[in-house]
This record gives sequence, C-alpha cells and structure tokens, in this order.
Amino acid sequence: MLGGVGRGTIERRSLHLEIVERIRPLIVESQLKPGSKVQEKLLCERFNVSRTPMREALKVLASEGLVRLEPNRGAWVTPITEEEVNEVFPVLTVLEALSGELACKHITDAEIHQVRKLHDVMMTSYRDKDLALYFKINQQIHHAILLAGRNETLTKSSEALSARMQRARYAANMSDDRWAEAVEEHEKIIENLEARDAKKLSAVLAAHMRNKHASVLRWLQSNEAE
Amino acid sequence: MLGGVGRGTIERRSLHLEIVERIRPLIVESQLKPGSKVQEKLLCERFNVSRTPMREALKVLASEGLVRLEPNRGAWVTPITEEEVNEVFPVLTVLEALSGELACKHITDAEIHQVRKLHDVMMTSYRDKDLALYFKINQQIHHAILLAGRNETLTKSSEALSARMQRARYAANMSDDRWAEAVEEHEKIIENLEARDAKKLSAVLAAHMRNKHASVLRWLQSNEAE
DNA sequence: TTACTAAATTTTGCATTCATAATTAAGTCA
DNA sequence: TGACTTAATTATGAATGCAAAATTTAGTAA
Repeated sequence: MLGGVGRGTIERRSLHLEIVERIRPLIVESQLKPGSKVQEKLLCERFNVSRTPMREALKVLASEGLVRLEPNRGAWVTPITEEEVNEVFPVLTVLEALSGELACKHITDAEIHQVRKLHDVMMTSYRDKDLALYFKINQQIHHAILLAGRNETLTKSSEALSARMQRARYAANMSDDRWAEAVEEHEKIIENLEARDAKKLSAVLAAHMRNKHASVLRWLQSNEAE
Repeated sequence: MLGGVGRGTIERRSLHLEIVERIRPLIVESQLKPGSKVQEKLLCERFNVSRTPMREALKVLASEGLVRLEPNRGAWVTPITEEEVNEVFPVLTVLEALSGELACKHITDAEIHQVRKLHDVMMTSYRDKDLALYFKINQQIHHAILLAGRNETLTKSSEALSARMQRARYAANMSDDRWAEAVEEHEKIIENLEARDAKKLSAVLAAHMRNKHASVLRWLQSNEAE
C-alpha cells in the first residue's frame, strides 16, 4: 500500500509496516528470490527510506518466516525447501479446515454472494487459462472465507504461513491436470459454503490443502532433480 | 549485552532477539500487565540498551501479538479480552491436536520416557499443590510434545499463541475442580502418547485445550463482573 | 470551580553517525 | 600457480541527534 496516495487514508500508519507490506509481495511473488540475499541498502534506496525503519521491517518479516536473519551477516529470503514445505502445509491444512468451520457459522448471505461472484470470475479465468488472474482470485476467495470466520488471529496466522507457500505456488505454476482438479475442489468449496455445511467444507478445504501440498512437492522434487 | 555472561556462548545472537526473549516472559508472567503502557525508555534503562534494538524488539513482539503498537503513541501490552481469548483458543486447539498427531508419528522411546518423567514430577507438584511448579512442568510437557512432532513451524506458531493465553492462565490460577480435571486429562495424554495412538491423543489434547479455554473464560467473566 | 487555550515537556519516529564484524581485494611467499 | 596473510572496502549493529507528534502542565476567562 502506498500510504495515502489516491484516497484520503484516515489512520496513520507506521513506516516500518508500510515497508513490510511493500516487501512482502516482492517475496511472495518471487521478485526477491528464495535463498537470495536481501540487500538492505538497495531496498532503502528503492523505497527511499533510511536503514532504521527498513531494519525494523526486516525483523518483522523474519518473525513471519519470510526472511532469515544471520547476526552480522544480514538477511536472506527464506529458501523454499522440501523440509519447509512439509512443515508449513500440515499447519496450514488444519488452519484452513478451522476457517471453513468458522466461516459456516458466521458468514452472512451477502458474503456468500460475494464469494460466489469471486468464484464465477475465477471460473472465467480458468476457461481463459489466465493463471495470474486465477491465482489472484483464488487468494481472494480464501481470504474471504477467513474473514467470514470472524477470527483475526486465525486470519493472520493462516495468511502468514500462506504467504510462505504462495511463493512456491507462484513458481510451480500448475499442471493442467492439477488445475482441473483444483477447480473441481473449488466447486465443492463454494457448494458447501452455500449449504453452510461446516464439517464438509472443513474436510474439502483440508483435502484441497493436501493436494496443494502434493502439487508443490512434485514441483520441488522435479526441480531438485535438474 | 547479557548473552554471554557466565557461560561461553558459541552462537552470536542479535541484541533485539535477546531483548524479545527477556521481555516476553515479563509479559507472559504479567510483570508487564495486560493493557498497560510499555515504557520504551524505562525498558531501555532496565536492560541497558539503546532505543534502536528495543524498538526492533517491540516490533517483533507486536507481530507476535503480545504488544500493540499505536503510531506516534507507543506500545501497549495486549489486553486480555474475552474476544481475544475466543479467537486464540480455537486456533490453539487445532494446532495442539496436530501436534499430538505428529508426536505419535515421530516421538522416540527416549522422548516418551522423558515426557513420562516430566509427567510424574508434575503429579508430585499437584499433590504438593505447588501451582507454580505445576504450570512450569505443564509447559514443558506441551513443549516436549511439540518438539516430538518435528515441525518447527508448528512449534513456533503454537507457542506464540500459547504465550498470549499463558498470561491469562497465570492470572486465572485454577479452581480445585478444574485442576483435578486437568490432571485427569494429562493422565490420558501420557497414556495415549505411550500407546502412540495419534487419533486419540489428538482428541484428548483438543479437549484439554477446550477445557482450558472454558476455564480462562470463566475467570475472565467473573473478573469483569467485579 | 470548570472549560478552554497555549506553552512546556516528554515521547516517538526516523535519519545519521560511528564502531565493529564480515567480505573482498591485494599482496606475499612457497 | 596457489595457498595464506594482510590491508581496503563494505555491510551490519547499535547509539545518538533532531524534528514532529502527543501529552502534560500552566494559565486564562467564563
């Protein structure tokens, strides 16, 4: 976010958070590559801030697991390893399952309608084979379900971990088969959400996550072989 | 810096992390009271560090949810509210359940033995009605189960949330009834761990968490009434 | 008193500076 | 040439300084 450009932001935000939220997407979208050095000075120049808030931001990103700090040696973008993926996905799976359960409890009709609209746009992007758009909407759907759960702690935890895996998904793309499968899963997700079937939605979301896990793993392994 | 006093520390640690790990217990044990202002300057003097690393530490604690930062207004210890408790415990519950499942898969006989020993000490502390010791060992058991799960991400996420709730548990103490119930639950936990029954352990841990949740809620509500 | 305003003080946010550790480059000797 | 030192450079960690914001205090008028 660019702090107050465009629309009159009311709440004042701190610079370091601003920076966190600008660097995070750079990492998630792999513009800052996994395993690469984070050039503190370069980023300072890029965002035109001094080192103090930048270093504060890096500390926060490190505590989120997107960056690794080595004392006196600087910061690195956390590499995507099989180990990391095998750690994060199981956690993400139970969080996603919980989010489905909570969403069914609290979601309003208007919100369901919103998600349905997102879902339909996503389907269009699937038919158009617009992967970038598909990813974007996909994200928004998962975000909307989290929001519907009315649990900020869950939302924050889940999205922090999700961000770490998102980078892999960006890099991994998807096989046509996996994409078709994912779409089917999403059909079930929206159905169960509309039916407000907590148990089922929860199970479908968990399965969805496990498949994402497998998909990322396949990519990682085929990559390591190179 | 207090890191290397006394014993020859090998790994160099960064000052801000040192500070984080010194302030965290202050918050968890309510020496810094929920809702109270965090006096940056005072803490700097107390730990004999300058404001820079202290402020970095506060940013990390804020991202963990133990502290709230208000731009230009400073830092407050996150208050314990019913809302907060109702958010965190459900997340903690699914994480704890996962940790039980993973522990059963990976735990070694030696580790089970370790946990059993901790459990026995805890039982002694229960018989002695030594609540402080009971809490401490209790923590260690949950930590050991997390470690046995071989998932650092899970361990970190879970303990971050646990820290937030721990403060309430410190303040809440326990009714005799609840304490007896908790002890029974712990009997089941150790039994199922020794039997390596993943499903059952997972369920027992989840139930244990839900009861902790209820217990904290009761305390909060009786407190609000005052 | 009480409500409001203005000055003084304190606190915060961030840039800068300086010391130290790490890295790179240059030089030495076998 | 290549391994090892040592010097030069760069990057990092943390203290300090300074401007801006918030808070407190003092003062004024009703």
